[in-house]
Amino acid sequence: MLYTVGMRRRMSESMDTLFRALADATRLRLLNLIADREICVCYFVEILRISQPKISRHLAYLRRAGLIEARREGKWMHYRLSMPQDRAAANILRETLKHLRQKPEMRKDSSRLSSACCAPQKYELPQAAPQPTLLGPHL
Amino acid sequence: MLYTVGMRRRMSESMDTLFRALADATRLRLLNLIADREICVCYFVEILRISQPKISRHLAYLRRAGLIEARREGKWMHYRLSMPQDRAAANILRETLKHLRQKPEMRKDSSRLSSACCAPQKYELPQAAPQPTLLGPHL
DNA sequence: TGGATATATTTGCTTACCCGCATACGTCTT
DNA sequence: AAGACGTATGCGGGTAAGCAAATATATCCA
Repeated sequence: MLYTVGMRRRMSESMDTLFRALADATRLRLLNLIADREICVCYFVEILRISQPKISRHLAYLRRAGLIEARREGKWMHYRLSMPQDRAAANILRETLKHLRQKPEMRKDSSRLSSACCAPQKYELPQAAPQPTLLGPHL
Repeated sequence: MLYTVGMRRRMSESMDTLFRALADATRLRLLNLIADREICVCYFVEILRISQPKISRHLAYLRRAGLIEARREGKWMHYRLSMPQDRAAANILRETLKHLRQKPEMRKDSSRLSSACCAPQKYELPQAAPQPTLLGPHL
């Protein structure tokens, strides 16, 4: 297989690309929530209490960085984690997610999400918002 | 011990501070070279073939982020790694350094440095530039 | 004291983000 | 076709950070 210039660039730049994607508190919160599930945008907005355009922007950023993927289903966009090809980047992302899970602020987000899944009435989610689906842990 | 607001902020922001510091190719090259030695600025300039002001600025950045420390000895400034207090940040930094060491570009830098230490005549180092001193590995 | 050397900082400019607000797009319903 | 709804993007403004070039600081030596 031939490598294009673009691919070589992407490969050797994978580390700083990864780190730039991780260098924002909002994106870390998003990654923590998305870590082991497929979930749609409306949950992020309600759980993190952050404006929809802002959520959308950061999701787009993460997507460009190759850390997440999206799937459309009717009106809903479902996002899920996408492990980088680069082994080093993948390991660092896993390590990061592991540490995030231990941080109190992140645990708070996570349990708010659990709560919203069990008792959606208590949250301002769209009616018929599709439940997040758990995926195998990316560890 | 009481935590001040500032400290709590610093603690919970330690992750994105770390990531911002790592989100630059030049700084990653510097960290790779500095990983297990104390070394002075002139080596960075000659080994990486990057301008002295640029090297200095990135070292200052890493210092502000708490990833390196400096020591003056006459005209020479010696830099060495400084593991972050935050456990998560420290682990991620260690993991990063481990992976950097495997990247071809980084290995190239490292071997250029070894070569410069063995055969300084072949490089444009200041006369009497102090040899880098190896420290225990930070793994 | 004055010059040479190693390193740091200022200056001026450019690009990359971050944000809020408004608006556009895509899909479903009626 | 027309809303309604979930999501994405354009715009304008602010701040951080990148760079090169020039200059300042600190130390040593003569």
